[in-house]
Amino acid sequence: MPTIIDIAKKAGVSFKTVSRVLNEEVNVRPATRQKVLDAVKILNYRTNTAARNLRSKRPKVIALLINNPSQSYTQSVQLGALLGCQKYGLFLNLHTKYDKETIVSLASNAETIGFILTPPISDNKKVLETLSNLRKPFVRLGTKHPKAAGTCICIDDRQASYKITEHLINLGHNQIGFIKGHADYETATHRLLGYQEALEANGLTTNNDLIVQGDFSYASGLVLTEKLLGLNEKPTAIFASNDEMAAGALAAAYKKGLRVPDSLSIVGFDDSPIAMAVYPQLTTVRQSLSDMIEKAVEILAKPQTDNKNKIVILDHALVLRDSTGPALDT
Amino acid sequence: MPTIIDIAKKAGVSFKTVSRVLNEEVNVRPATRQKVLDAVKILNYRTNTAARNLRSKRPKVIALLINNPSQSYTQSVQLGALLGCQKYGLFLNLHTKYDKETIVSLASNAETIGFILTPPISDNKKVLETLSNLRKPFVRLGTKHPKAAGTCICIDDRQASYKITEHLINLGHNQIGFIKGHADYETATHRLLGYQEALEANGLTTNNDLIVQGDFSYASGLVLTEKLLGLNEKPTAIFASNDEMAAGALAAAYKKGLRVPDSLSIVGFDDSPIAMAVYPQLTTVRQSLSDMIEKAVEILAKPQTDNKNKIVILDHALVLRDSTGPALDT
DNA sequence: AGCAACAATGACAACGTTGTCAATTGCTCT
DNA sequence: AGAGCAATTGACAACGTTGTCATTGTTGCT
Repeated sequence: MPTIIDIAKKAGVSFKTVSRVLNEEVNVRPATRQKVLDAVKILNYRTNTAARNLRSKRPKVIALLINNPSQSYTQSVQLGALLGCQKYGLFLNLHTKYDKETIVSLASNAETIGFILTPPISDNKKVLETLSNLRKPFVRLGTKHPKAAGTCICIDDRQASYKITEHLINLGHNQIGFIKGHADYETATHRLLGYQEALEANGLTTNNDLIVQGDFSYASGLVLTEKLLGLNEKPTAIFASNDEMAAGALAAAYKKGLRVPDSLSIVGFDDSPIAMAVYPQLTTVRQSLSDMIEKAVEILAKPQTDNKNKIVILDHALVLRDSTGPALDT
Repeated sequence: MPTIIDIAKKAGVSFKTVSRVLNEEVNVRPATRQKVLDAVKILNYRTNTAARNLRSKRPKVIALLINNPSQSYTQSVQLGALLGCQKYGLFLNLHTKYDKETIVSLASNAETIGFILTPPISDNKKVLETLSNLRKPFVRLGTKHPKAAGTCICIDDRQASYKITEHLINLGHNQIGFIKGHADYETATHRLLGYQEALEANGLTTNNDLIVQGDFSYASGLVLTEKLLGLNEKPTAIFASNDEMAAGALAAAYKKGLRVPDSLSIVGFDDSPIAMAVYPQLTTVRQSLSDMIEKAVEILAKPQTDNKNKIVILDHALVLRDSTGPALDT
């Protein structure tokens, strides 16, 4: 493994200058910087995080605030955070409490770099207010928030929702039920918007009876799908705002004796582990929670880049599996 | 944060001796060791892994072999592994391939401490044979294996299975269907055994029609429960060998118009995230995959303790939720 | 008691990086 | 051109631990 001393020799500078370049410090001549970066590339240098952590007095702890009822969500998030921390030699401090006292005490810890907030905490106004009065940076996960400070990482929920709705429309569905997510989650609103825009763009009328209020739980998916299937003008497809509700919708379909996707198409959102666990496997939107959190860690780990009030939009993808099919001719 | 130098002063020895005690090296007088350990406790010393990793030339990478179709299983395992690695300042090398070439190449990497095998790889005879011919230690996850070398970490599957079966019996069930796990998994066998023993111990006869072969998937749970519910002598309760199949069983119950737990009780195994996602939430057996893997990392991280061919049995717990209830009087 | 052999302990360098401060370079202005 | 100043670069210590090797203590033997 090459060290900064090897790089220094190759670039013809002192190893301290190499250190400066790697840490993106100011006052390095562009030409010097370039020489160093070239050497780094040629020798395939990787920072030794052990040495850095030993010597450096920088804070090393990331506070992750998460309070989500879904275990699988929590796990994905934690996994991504740990992956990021391993990469940058940081430590993770997981917290499920998010009262003012907790946050202030975390922020006043000199070891804390900053915070990562996950939904629904990332949309909590009190928390955002508390944090913006403190000196520590924070990164929010979820949808962009006009008023909120801090960097935000998200996918384009509206567009993703639009696309998956259009997928159903293209299969011939024109009565598409929509199960909203929990009202505390900003993403839920964006997903509804995408659905409505897709209907409109394709000349379908929005029928408010087909839009019901869920809470991201399996149970709500189950109950609300039963309600939707009890309507006079039954939907031939159901768009649940997350995979757990879609799994619940699937159960409701079984209960009514409907075959999926033959008699009812169902789509979810997230591509969480449950999407592949159920039968038939769910058509859904993949967003990589792990990647989002890893990105969040990266942003906090590199303090010099200007992150304040930035919005990072990551990719999503439609995942077509077995829970969607052509609409029945009626 | 105290350092080994502080400890040394307190204990009246050189800091090198402290290092020796902390690393469980030989040739330290018991009295000296004790003085050091006391000082460690008093000052609440924690090893600085950065300094250790910087200076030490010991290997730092744990190779985790995992190839399980269940995403939620994979996530839990990875999470536990990363948690353990963070604790001991190690790096994780995740692998889904487990052919001889891959394993040999990992083992010949000087940075590799050893392997952690997860089911079904941990029960794969070829892999075990390959590994026992190599010099690297390995820890197996899953059930104990009479012939296999290496340390093994598991819960007492047989006893856990016995207890949850008895729970059903105590609720008045005497026709209990059993969905076996995938045949490649040794744990599956143990769970069947516990079920059979519980029936026998409670004076119930084993009815082979009630025992069906699943594969740990939701789909198999769904199909096989439909089959069980189609029998002349229908079961009033179903024991699925994992939570995903139990979720499938739940779907089958819905399909038949049965209410859970009123007309059919269902239990799972693992307490995976899906157990709390479905409705009603599953009665199941909690085994902490994360803890098991963390333990495995610990065993590899502390090379001096003699781990060869040891069996570590961790706790499990019955988790009573809403998918079980008294048997109907018939 | 004296000596060898080995057990137990200590002294000190080294790991690869960042922090501190000093030295050098380049630029602006007279 | 030279002074003055800021920008840039370099020299070297320091972080807390483990590795190497030297030194001291202890035991068993003659």
